[in-house]
Amino acid sequence: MARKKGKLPAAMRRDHDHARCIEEALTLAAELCAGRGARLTELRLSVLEFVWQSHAPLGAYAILDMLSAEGRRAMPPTVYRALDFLLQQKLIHRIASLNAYIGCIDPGRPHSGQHLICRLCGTVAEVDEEAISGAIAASARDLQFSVERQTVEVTGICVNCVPD
Amino acid sequence: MARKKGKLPAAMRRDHDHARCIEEALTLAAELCAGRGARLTELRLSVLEFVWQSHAPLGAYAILDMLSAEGRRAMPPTVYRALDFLLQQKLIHRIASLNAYIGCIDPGRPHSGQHLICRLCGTVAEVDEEAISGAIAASARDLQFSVERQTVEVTGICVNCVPD
DNA sequence: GTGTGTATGTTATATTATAACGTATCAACT
DNA sequence: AGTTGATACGTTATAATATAACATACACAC
Repeated sequence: MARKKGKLPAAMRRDHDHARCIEEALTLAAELCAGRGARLTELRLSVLEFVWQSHAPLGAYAILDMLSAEGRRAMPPTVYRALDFLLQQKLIHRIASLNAYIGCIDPGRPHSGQHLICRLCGTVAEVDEEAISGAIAASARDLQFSVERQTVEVTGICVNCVPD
Repeated sequence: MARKKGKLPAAMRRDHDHARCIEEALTLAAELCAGRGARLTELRLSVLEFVWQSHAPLGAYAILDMLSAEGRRAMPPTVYRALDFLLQQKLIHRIASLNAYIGCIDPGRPHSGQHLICRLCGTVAEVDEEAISGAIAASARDLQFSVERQTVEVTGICVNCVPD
């Protein structure tokens, strides 16, 4: 299912109801983990919630600061372990070009998402275009290369940040 | 110009003449820099040569060690500055998912390459498939997103490392 | 050969991430 | 409920990657 043409993803609509994004993401995460027998602990849930506080990716040390601000004593391994769990459960993605982490918009379905990163506002929109992943798969096939993971990070300026 | 179908890029042919890869890359780099009035100094050339010693990307601190081994006193900023220059001149690419650097196979032509990274042997093959970059451009257009840079890093197993 | 801009040297530190080991918590079973 | 085995978390230390800030050297134009 591709996003309907002409309709922007929530991340790129400044007027979207972000509280709903957060709520849906957390609810779905809880359901998925329960179904998989994975333990979405309080710590892991907190980290996921922090990551979802905006559509801009968050660094591990920013998360660490947020945990500290909440009064929780935390050190780097605590955060990285929580992030590893969330990555394994496909609840978040790592944005390699930023060394930062962002919520996955569709964790229930296996997919190889592509990320559009606005250089100005920091917003990252995840899309899943079969045309892109298919073109990559086809190219790899030509080279007899067996694909395990696709990282597609597109940097530029989003529609909200384009000068008029 | 797309690579002819069925023909693997040099990086993925273990029998290719790598001395020729190096020589061609260094010669072309010298020509391009001369044409642009950019100073390809001894240090920068050394770093480019190190990067080209194989088709696996090289980390900044590995380069630092190689410079030290050559007797040149070097500290991190020296290496990073040389890498920045080579990136600006588009003579190398940074592989974000590995924090490492690799020679660009076609620095003379503007392009947004895609990289296939073998998880086993570390080899990275650069391809430039219009089908991939075009699909990304089309998707971005839909979202009114102005693309400045495409990072496509595909991790998997190359043909030489696939178990028979 | 002098001056100006570019490149490099040098010291220090920031940022991101992991290793190793100890303690606490959970949940399954008796 | 108590025991046990596994998983999660706490803690200390350090590794790996990258940059800031300022000093010195070099190259080229005049």
